[in-house]
Amino acid sequence: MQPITIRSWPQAILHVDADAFFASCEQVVHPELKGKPVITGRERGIVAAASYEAKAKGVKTGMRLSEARRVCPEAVVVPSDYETYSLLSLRMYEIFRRFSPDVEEYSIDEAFVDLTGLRRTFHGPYGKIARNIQETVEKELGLTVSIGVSLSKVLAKIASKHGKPHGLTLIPGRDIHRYLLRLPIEKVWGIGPNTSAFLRKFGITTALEYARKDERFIKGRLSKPYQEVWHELNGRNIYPVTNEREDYQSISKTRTFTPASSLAPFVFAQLSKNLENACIKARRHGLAATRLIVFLRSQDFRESGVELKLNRASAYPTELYALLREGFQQVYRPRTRYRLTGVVLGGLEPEQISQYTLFDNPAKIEKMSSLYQAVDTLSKRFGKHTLHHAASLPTKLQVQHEGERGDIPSRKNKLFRGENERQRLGLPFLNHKV
DNA sequence: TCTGGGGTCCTAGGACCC
DNA sequence: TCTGGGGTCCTAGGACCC
Repeated sequence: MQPITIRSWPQAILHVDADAFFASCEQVVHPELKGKPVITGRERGIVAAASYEAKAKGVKTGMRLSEARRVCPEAVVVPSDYETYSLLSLRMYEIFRRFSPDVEEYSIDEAFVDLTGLRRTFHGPYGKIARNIQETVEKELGLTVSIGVSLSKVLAKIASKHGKPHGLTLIPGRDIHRYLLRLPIEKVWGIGPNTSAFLRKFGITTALEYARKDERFIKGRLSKPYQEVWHELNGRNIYPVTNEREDYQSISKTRTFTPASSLAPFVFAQLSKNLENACIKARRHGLAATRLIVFLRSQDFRESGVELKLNRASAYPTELYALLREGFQQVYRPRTRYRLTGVVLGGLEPEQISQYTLFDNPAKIEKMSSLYQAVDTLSKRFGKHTLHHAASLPTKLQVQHEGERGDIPSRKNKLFRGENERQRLGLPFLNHKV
């Protein structure tokens, strides 16, 4: 078979993927869980992450907890603790940045690092640098990661997945075809079920068949993202490793509730809570929205939504309620049972540059901003959702037994266990109890 | 994979302008 | 009022990702 021809290392892109990240974090912070099957996601009722011990017993991500407990009765099930995961994630990124300034924070547990040109600096081949990164993370944080190095992001992703867990896979140009040969097309990053089904109609079922397809076909029948993936599979680096710190294009909050409800005040209260939470996040990042999307999902998974424009950027619920209500009235249909509400803050811009319009009352706006500063301070000290807008209260009526509950009792356990480990890792203590 | 929550980017087509 | 050509901006919706 013909290899895909490429100069050996025109660029070296590294992809790191932490192994069973959430579950591993739990094992790091609670060493007594090491070697045991651990499942996170207790608050949601489905498996958010499973340790390899649990996976070995057949536990899968997304599985219902009831089923997970059936296949693995000895599993320790804990609620997700995003604060801790985020802190460990920060520590991990800090390590990556010791090796290269070009680090992309792809997600909480995945990163791309551009190693191009660093062999001299580290006195060794790319594989050795990768190994060094892997060992450093393990030694300092007690987490294992899988690493892939290749010529492009898409190939680096394929490489890191190849050796999971704790893998280290290099795919130089001359070996690309070996890794693509048996890789189903839908496993390629960026190619989902829809495109796979389309490609299948043309007899393309593997990544290699796709990579080998002639350019005329690719350009003629597929849109830009798929053309880019095609180049990347052929070892041509299209996607840059971007340093950009997180600046959100949008912030959304959704909530699913069971049983579904057709009660207008209840459904609206859910939305109102979504809005409050989204605004808290926006303010935390110093952002204000210029658009508001309101949407509902009915029991049969049909979605309806509207996008509304703000005449001035804002991240304050009280300013947005009128709009929220307007949106709600546009999408809500009586006697329809809804299972999910959602809000998206879009058109985000930095808070400061929001201009007053002609009709705004600056004094009122100032007041609002100091009110919400107080709200944010309280939330920070006592946990989110300490204060609510009155419109959000009806959520308590029906679903008090749902989601909300997990936070406090579970937090209590964490206060007493694992603090030594937290200290060793330099993680701050968890919030005080309310 | 029967459905949790949070994101990004691209494209087609309409509105509007010259 | 119709016809032609061309540009920009915006929006809805699709597809995909972790």
